[in-house]
Amino acid sequence: MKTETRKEEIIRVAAKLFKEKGYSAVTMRDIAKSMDIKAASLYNHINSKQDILEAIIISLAEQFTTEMLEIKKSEIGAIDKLKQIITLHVRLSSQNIYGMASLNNDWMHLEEQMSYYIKLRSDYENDFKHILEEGIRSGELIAVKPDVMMFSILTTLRSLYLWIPKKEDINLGELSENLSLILLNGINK
Amino acid sequence: MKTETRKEEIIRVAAKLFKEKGYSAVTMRDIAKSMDIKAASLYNHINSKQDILEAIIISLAEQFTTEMLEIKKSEIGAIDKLKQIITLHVRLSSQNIYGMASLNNDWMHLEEQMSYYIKLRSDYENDFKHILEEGIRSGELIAVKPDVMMFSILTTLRSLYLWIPKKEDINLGELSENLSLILLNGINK
DNA sequence: GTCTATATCCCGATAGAC
DNA sequence: GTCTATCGGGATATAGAC
Repeated sequence: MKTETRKEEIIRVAAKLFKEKGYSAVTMRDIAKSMDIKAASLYNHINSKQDILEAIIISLAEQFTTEMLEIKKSEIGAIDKLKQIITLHVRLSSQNIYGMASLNNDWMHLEEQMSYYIKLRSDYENDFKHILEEGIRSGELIAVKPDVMMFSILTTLRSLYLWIPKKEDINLGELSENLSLILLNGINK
Repeated sequence: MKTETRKEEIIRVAAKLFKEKGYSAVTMRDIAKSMDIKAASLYNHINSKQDILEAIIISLAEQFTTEMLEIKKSEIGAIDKLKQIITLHVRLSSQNIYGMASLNNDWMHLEEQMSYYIKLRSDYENDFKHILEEGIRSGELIAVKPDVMMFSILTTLRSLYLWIPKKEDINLGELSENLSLILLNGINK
């Protein structure tokens, strides 16, 4: 296990604070206080508050993009692809709960990197929708509007970060299975 | 149709800005600029920025509480209660898209009213969960953990405000029906 | 690598003229 | 009801000592 650098520590501590109050409400003094140093000392490791936000959001967004590419390439049915997407969200969300909060809620405070982020997200959503459309065409999925389907599934997956920490006893594999069951087959008996 | 007071206009304009950038990132000068007046003039109608946030969030939260009470009292099955909850979220979200954004994302910036808001939300979630538990007991719903069910359905409903404005051509009744189909019966054929 | 001191700017809010 | 002017405080970020 690699030792955490001071820069990585700043990013980790900042992400936790961003989750609680949002990027705009967290000050450099808040971050410094959580590390028991002074705000000015942070600038020996990072260039700006904005840099911290970019580090949190872009790396996470790129992980989703990379893994979606793998799922897209694999030669399996739509249902199986969706199950893999569910597992992907459970895994990345549980690995980086605080970062997921910024990804969801603070992307609009990105500056130079905003348009890059928006492209990554938009590509991801298009890939997701194509999987649904392919599933409808092949008869695997019901013929409801893919927009509504995607919205319903993706907002649930994007909110996982809010919910995983509350259930510390949870088994992540079991969570993925329960979610697949509910999202794919519904709750109606 | 009642004429909008200046105070109501401030709240409406502020809610729109809060949705775009969040409470903390919106300044009184931003709100004033959107109304073509100076920031100081706002204080002739409201006491503080915090008052605006309270007006947006608390009235919406109370609407959900009131309507949940009606649904709870009605003598219908769990599935029908869930359909009514879905319709409730579609209706309130479409009526107040900007307010729903603050309700979801800016409640943590409440001050005096924070604990009251948390109680309203917590009561709502408990009522929701009891409906699911009752549905499992009666055999209407599958026996998956009600926590996971509630999380999945409620996060989708809470995110409707993000999605409704993108589909201006949408029929709200049709949206409610599609959502009921997807959330209750899944997308698997 | 952290500190103190400070520059520069913008925040919410108030006072008082009109 | 809106304005100008301003207060007091806190924001990000830099300079330079240690």
